[in-house]
Amino acid sequence: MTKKEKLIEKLGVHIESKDQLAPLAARILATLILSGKKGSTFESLVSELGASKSTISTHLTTLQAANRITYHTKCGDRKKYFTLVPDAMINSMSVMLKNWKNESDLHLEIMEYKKGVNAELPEGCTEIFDLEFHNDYLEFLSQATASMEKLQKKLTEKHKND
Amino acid sequence: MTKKEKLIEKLGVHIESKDQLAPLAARILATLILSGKKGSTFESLVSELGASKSTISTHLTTLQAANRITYHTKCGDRKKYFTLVPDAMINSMSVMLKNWKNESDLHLEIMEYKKGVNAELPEGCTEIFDLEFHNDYLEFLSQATASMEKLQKKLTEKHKND
DNA sequence: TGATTGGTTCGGAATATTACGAACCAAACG
DNA sequence: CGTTTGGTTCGTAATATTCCGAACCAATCA
Repeated sequence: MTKKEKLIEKLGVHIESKDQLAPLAARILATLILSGKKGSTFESLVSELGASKSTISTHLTTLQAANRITYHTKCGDRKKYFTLVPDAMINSMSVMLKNWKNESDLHLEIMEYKKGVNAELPEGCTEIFDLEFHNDYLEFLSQATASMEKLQKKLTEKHKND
Repeated sequence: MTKKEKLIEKLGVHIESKDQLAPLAARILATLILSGKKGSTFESLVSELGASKSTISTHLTTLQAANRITYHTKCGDRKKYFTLVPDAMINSMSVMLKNWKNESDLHLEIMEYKKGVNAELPEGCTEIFDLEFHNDYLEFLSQATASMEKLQKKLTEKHKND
């Protein structure tokens, strides 16, 4: 196993669980990350990943449909050169942000629910729910979100000037 | 569908994808979140979630094995009252931190690899890789990590005084 | 025009996941 | 002791995931 292959494997495992993708789809993304702007051809993916043409083909189409990869061509060359979409990182940050937003909303809803239950408890009865940590966690989420939005903005600016 | 059932469903979906759990395992956690310190019994989980005894039983054991839930008993009562482990949130933050650490390491490794490839390129050739954004992202990860560690510490302190 | 290149499509096969029911068991109850 | 309560175990059905091979197709080459 070459250095590159090992790194693809590690990256693949990570992407697979982070993005909930099929093993081979994740390996394709990992490969494209490591092949940069020049991209990888269909053929090279087949041989590098040791998978069948059909498998690579279907994963390539679904990854394109999911707006994670694209391709360019060279004149006098019928091959497609696949690369990550240029705003891959920015997109992935968007989904992180969406998840955090969702999580915040859930915490708020849970707090509402818990407050309602606590309120209906008979006097003197110990409360069933501890609400404080929700506020702490919401505070964290808002910090993390701010930090991520800042970075996203920075990258977007940079990206416009390409 | 009651308010509670709807919330369990929403929470369940979220937990399922966030923690990569089986649907019913996630619903169990969601239910326990909403039942607080008093907990839920085996029986109530079976009826509330509309699942079979066997399914609930196996998921309860795996969730205990994964250190996500525990139970307490009341004297003169053979039933087990299941609850989230008291440090559930702190634990989940630990796994987030571990993931971010892993991600940082991967970015560093990728940068090393890319630098190596760029260096071997013939003079005057445009570089294949853009390295700058890795640094930006690493910066973000370190901020997010700091923020999370701070919160974790805060909750740990609070938790010791219970 | 026939063969080669660069892929796509379709019908499974292999495997993994998820939940179920029936049978079982141990403790307590009467 | 027999029965009820509170659960566990095991075999398996239903379904989903993941990948493969064979057949196919369209563009280019010789």
